[in-house]
Amino acid sequence: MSSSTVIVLDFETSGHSPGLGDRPIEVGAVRLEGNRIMDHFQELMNPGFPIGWFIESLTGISNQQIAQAPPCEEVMTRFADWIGDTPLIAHNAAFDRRFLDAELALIGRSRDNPMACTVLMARRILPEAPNHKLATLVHYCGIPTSGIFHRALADAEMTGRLWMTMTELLRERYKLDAIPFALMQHLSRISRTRVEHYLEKYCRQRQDHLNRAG
DNA sequence: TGCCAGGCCCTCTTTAGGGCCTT
Repeated sequence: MSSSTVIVLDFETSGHSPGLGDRPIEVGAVRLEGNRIMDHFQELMNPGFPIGWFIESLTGISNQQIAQAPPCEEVMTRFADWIGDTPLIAHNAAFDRRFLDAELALIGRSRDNPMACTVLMARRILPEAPNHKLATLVHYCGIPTSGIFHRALADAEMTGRLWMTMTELLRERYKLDAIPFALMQHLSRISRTRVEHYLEKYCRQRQDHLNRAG
């Protein structure tokens, strides 16, 4: 597996808050290596209670489908094995991180994977976009879609393509040979007003390093 | 038909309030 490998994940859930008892009903994820999707993961799961009409309507996932799905614990065990310690990405990662960590705790596991957020990145790299919802950004960037939204694998794949689009934009804008995950993660942590200055400094240091190596 | 939560981020800010984003 290459050092540029990342996993982009998305949960469909019964609501907004694991703290109020909400749980995942589907997880979808794609494994990116460089600028290619190399693998994927998608499973429905049974949270142990019926979901509300709004979630059924939003996702198209029915209570009948959920009732036939394996329990969250079983799916999350497979998912934890699948992601390993690969760096993770999600759209509004704070949301998916809460559910991931809550479900991992329930199966006696924990997460060390670093995690980056495409909402935070898009606010910095695409500040001129009409808004930073996933569907808007995908349309704004001209990313082709299946037309499916609010299903875990489809949203994870769109988020992955958005991530690749933004890294490619930065790579071309700053004439870099690569955009490491750690750089994107750092950019999402600093103030928006400092992003351009930081990238210019990063480019100068990178060029100095190459000059010394050459 | 989302109003539930939580983190980020802006501003008419920092002794705060409110919009955005996720389901």
